[in-house]
Amino acid sequence: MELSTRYTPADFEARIYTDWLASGGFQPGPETKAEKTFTIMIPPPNVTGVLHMGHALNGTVQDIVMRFKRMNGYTALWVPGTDHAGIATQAVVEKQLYEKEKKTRNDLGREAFLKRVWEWKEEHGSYILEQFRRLGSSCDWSRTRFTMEPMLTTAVRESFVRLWEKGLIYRGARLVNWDCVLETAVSDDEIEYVPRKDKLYEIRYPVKGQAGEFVTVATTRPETMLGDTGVAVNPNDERWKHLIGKSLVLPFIGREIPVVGDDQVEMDFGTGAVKITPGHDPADYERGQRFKLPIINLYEKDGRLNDNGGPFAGLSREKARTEVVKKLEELELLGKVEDYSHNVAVSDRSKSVIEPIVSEQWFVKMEPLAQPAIKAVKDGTLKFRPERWTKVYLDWLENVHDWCISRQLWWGHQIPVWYDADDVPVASRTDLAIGSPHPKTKKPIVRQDPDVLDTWASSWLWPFATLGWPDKTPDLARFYPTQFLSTAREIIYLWVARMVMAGYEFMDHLPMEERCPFDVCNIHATVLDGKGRRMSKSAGNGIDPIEMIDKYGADAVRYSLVLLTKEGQDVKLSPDRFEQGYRFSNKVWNAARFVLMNMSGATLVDPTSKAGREQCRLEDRWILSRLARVRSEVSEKLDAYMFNDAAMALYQFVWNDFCDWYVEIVKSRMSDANDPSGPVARGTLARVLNDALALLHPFTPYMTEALWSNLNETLKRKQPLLMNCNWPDGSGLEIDERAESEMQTIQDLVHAVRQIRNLTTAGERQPLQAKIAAPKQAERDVLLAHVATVRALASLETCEIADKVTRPKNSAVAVTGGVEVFVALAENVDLGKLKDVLARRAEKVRQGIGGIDSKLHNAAFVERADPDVVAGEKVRRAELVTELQLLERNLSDV
RNA sequence: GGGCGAUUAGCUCAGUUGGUUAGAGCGCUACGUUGACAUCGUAGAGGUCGAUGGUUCGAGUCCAUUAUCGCCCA
Repeated sequence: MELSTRYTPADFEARIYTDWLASGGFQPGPETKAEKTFTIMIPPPNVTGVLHMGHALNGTVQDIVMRFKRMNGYTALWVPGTDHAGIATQAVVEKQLYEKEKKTRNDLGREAFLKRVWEWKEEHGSYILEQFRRLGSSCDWSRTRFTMEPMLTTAVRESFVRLWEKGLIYRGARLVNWDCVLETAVSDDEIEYVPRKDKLYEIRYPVKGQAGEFVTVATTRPETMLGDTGVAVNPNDERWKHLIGKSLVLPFIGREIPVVGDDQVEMDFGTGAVKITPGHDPADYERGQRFKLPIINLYEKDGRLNDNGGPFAGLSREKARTEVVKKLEELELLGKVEDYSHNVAVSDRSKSVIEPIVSEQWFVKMEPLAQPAIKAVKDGTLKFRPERWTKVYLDWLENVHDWCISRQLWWGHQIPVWYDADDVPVASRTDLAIGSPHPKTKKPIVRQDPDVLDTWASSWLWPFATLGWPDKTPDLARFYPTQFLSTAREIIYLWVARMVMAGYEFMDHLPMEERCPFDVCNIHATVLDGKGRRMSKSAGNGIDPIEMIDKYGADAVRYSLVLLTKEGQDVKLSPDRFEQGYRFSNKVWNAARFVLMNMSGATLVDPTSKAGREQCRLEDRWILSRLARVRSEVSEKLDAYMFNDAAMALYQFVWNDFCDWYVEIVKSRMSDANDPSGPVARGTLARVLNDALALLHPFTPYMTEALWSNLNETLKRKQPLLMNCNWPDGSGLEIDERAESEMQTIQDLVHAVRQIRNLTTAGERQPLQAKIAAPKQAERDVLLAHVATVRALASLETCEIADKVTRPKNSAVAVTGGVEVFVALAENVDLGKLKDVLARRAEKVRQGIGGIDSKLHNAAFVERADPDVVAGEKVRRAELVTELQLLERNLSDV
């Protein structure tokens, strides 16, 4: 197939993805005895989600690992899927229902509404997974999972009942974070704190039976006074301590509330007297418990005040606040009102202010589950990358709170708890029919708990529920535990820590050391916009990965992301940054094009064969040595999950070594069909291209696959898809220090001539005549042997090389190490720029020598430093001195 | 209030356990289209590594203090 002159990804990406699917390479083959498995579970994106840059980066990272492991002979499995995202999905469908039919979920009823959600899921639920395909993700799509599907629902039931039976699940009235817009409880981890400017109000409560005496409290939420059941003061506080034991009369309500002494009250804060609202404040709840104060709930589900609000019943929270303040003022019970900045808890989902309220919820006792998860990182079973996230994980686990797992939603796993007429609950793996006997009380079952479970209560089972647990499936035995998890830092607690807990708790058929769900947890970089802000839908500063793939190609997007992202360091991204990957892809494409154009019909000699080795020229041995280096470096870095280093090494090899030097040098060997060194050069080109494509494949899979098929066609060889080939083993390659050093001499010389050419306006095409003085025999021999190469690369008409040469008239000079280059020029040529460069260079060298001298004159250095370092400095000094002499002599001669 | 990260060229970032002249990409300047690529090539300019103090023969790198920005937790 003819290759276009440019990298045009749209021409082949779709076709290649189809080929990959057809090859079956995304799926692990039948189980074999000696196999090593390598498994990744995708962090299941929200089923309503759309691919963002964080997904794209994380998808790239996972796919690189997958492809690398697959090529290295692992049975590689990458399980894709989505979670049902309770609140988000329900909200999407409710919104649609309202827009299209002006109906609410209550109009439809629970069953009919859930049917609508499922319809929505069937229609739109695979959108984000399709987007992952565009990226090139090599997931096993036949194993795609969804947290609400029957298999995973079974797992959720099983886990719930097990915890229930162990006494780790309890129901209770607790203060929870209430979202008044979504009308559900949310967990601690689903709220965020935003700074806000508010007012701090002082309110005076009359002391009972002591006319004219008041206790003044301060609050940012004056409306909550309606729910006050006490006031606390510090028993050491001279202002208030005489009132302890007395009662206050709550304005509007008339309730008598006690003054209690609590030495935890800060005397310096506010007025020193603290109102206690156990029903609507976490600290007050705890304080109320200690003093056995009643709890009064003020709110309806939507945040309006209920009858406990007395004259304010029916008002919204906001309205109640202004009214309460107004009325207090009228009663002359309002004290100072001051500006006050503080953090307000808002819901992640609805962004509405969280109202702590007491309600009946289900909880999981976390402390016993946390212990093995803590141990896992402490004994090294689980490793975080970058390592610093270990601490974040541990801090959470060591201070873990019980997990509120019930949500007042319809979309989700309905809590598998049934009640009899006396409200005695029981958990069950199977549905209990209404009217059937309660397993314990034998009274008829009257209802199932209406609440659903938190979405995380299904995704924490993801690593094994996706493999069929609680059934002991072959997949579960074969692929659990997994080896690698890559995710975002925000969900270290929400998800990662809970998965580890779940692994230890539920995979109890395995020995302890095999329960941890993954060996390595990679926390990928956070993608920021060009100004360093988080990308978000609301800010509208996101970059759509699919748009970038359309514009630059999936490989370019992947490669750019990896080049820009150093091990979890945040990355500032703007759309034009994808050009780097695009240019690189084009470079690879064209390098391959050059190689292939010179292959067809020609004879190739394998440079690593016995005959080939004898025919190899310096540049052949050199590029094969560079290839040997880059192959082992990329292998090492990928083994260590250091994607950026691996990508950088390949970038430099392909661009700087292969394209800039090797290809340029062998061009002359290609142009003459009778050149005896042609066949081994072609063999070398083919070998380098072959290995480079394979090494690049995990990073840029589409392009390398496309070029691979061209290479196979050109070489008339049968090969599987590159995706299914083996990782290059480096056979026949070795690091050739001598070739590398000799090549360096040539590169330096060519550079020196080019410098003269550029700095003297001698012109790019102008044929020049050079005289080169190379007093060191080793260097001279290399240059003499490769004078043709030097002439070609430096466009020299003649090139005389000797240990000493006479300097031509009107010549420009360049110095590299101990070698001098003289080029005769026309009389009127301006040597100013060249002189400047040489002078700057001389100054640098002088500084270098000065630096070394100050070390060598320092007795302490000579005594204490590593002898190798001292010797190295001496050698270096000699080189610099030689160079400086040449520079100075030639500068004064110009 | 506690913790973490960042601070290196105009911009975005590398810089492994301290040891040659601190690197890359983009941008900038000059020159150049000979058959892989102008999405290119060649050459050049550009940095007292946030600040202060310390450890060391030697600090961008280790320690302490500090400044600025960002993130997380409470």
